[in-house]
Amino acid sequence: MILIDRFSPKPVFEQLIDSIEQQIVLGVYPPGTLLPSLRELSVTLSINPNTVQKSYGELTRRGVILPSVGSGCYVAPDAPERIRKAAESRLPELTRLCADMKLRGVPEETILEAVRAVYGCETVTIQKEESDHA
Amino acid sequence: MILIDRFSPKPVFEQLIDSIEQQIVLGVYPPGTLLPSLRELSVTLSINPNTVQKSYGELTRRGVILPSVGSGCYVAPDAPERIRKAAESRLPELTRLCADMKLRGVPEETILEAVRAVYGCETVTIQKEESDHA
Amino acid sequence: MILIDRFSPKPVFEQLIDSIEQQIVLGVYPPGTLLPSLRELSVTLSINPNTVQKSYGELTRRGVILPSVGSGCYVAPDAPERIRKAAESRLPELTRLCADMKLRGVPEETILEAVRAVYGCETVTIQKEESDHA
Amino acid sequence: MILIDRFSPKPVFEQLIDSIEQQIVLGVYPPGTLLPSLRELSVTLSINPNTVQKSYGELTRRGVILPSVGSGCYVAPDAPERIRKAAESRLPELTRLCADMKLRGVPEETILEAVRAVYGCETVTIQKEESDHA
DNA sequence: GTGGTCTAGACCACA
DNA sequence: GTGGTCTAGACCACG
Repeated sequence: MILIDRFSPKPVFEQLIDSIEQQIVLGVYPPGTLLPSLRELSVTLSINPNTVQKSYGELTRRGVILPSVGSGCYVAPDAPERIRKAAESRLPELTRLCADMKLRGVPEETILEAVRAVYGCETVTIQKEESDHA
Repeated sequence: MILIDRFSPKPVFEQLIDSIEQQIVLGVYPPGTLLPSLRELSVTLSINPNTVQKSYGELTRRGVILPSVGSGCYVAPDAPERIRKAAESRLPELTRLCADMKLRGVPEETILEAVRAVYGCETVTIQKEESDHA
Repeated sequence: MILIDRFSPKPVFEQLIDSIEQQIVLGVYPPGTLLPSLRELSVTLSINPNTVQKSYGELTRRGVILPSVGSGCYVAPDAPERIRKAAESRLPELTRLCADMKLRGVPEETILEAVRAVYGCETVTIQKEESDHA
Repeated sequence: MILIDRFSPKPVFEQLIDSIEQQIVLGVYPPGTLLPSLRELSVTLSINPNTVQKSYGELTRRGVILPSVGSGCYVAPDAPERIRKAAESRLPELTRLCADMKLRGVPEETILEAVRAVYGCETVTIQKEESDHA
């Protein structure tokens, strides 16, 4: 299920990108899956079709999804790998946040601890690989 | 020293807030200090007085500085604590970001390394990293 | 209906905040309502868009309205409660004022009468009393 | 003892007026008393002499104090009465505050209760009249 | 179209 | 001189 918060500081089109990538990584949309159509998504999420188009366009540019004229978009075979690379490009975002906290006197260990806590707890990481031991 | 990067994606008024809070945390502007006046800052930084006013207004709202019409703005007695606490309250933000990256397959060490890099380098370098020149 | 008195000693942006919060409390703008856009309000009230923005910004900070770039500002679900609580937190202000007047020999009944006058008359009359035309 | 808060939203010269009137009403400065000189007050309170002058000027205008060229200002014989009248002229201030609270949904009884509480408790109301039963 | 930021220049009361 | 408010007009990314 995809949820959009129109009042989030994060733009809707970015939220949609994140959500779709998340569904792919979680295995809900495994490679080869046909994604919902523009109109379907815009209706179910109550957002502007142009916004969905913007998200699909960016996902296409990243090679995460493959548009097929007339029949929608499909999840690329190497989507998980491309998603990981895209995620690493978000490091500057994290760097900026940490810099903000550092200059305000937050100790390094506080942040490292928070990061380790995230990676420490085994959350729902049902990778596609885990379920394709065929 | 306060520096503004006009090409940073971060709004000027936020950069100014960051700089002033950093000077306070570093002890360059200890509690009780009289800050530069709106007009003085606007001239030395070559930005509009209204922009400085916006920053000062936000700092006032946060209880970091105390304005006194006719005599100037002073650093609040408990400014450093307020700044640090406000920064620590942003930890969930960082946690969410890390969770997103973990889910997408970014290894823990990549993130820890980025954090250490932020804390390892000197302030001037941080200033550079804050600006993407996107 | 929102009215601005250019000759009131109260700043325009505060008058606008008052008016909007009142409309929310009165139920004219129930939670979820889409507020007039910045430009629309600035035109109908003949005030500068920046001034409206300042009011909207403050209401956003108070959690009374939720802005969504590209679609407008909406009244928050818990707006009425937030507004009332914020107002009640100003009681000490009133207490101090009354203590001052008591100390100077102003009889209790004079004050009670003034309060009853405020609550006795209709909203329109309150609008008039708010402006001193000093 | 007179205390000035330079960070109060209330202007310093008004605080000084209030404080002096309070000292008079409390009997610390009974009618006929020679008030501290401009310079003395400006030094002990660490405020600008012009500000003290402004306060003294307003008190003179109200007839609360009587300037005597070359020898300072004296508390007027009918000072308490004039102070009471001046206090009543502050009713619009109270009216505005109540109007603000009313339009935000604060019930009338909440305010009346607060007022009665102020007048109910017997605070330090050592009127001059009480100590001149000579 | 929307909210948000920035500049330029003006005016006010206060110290 | 100070902080604070307001106007006018411009630009940006988002929907």
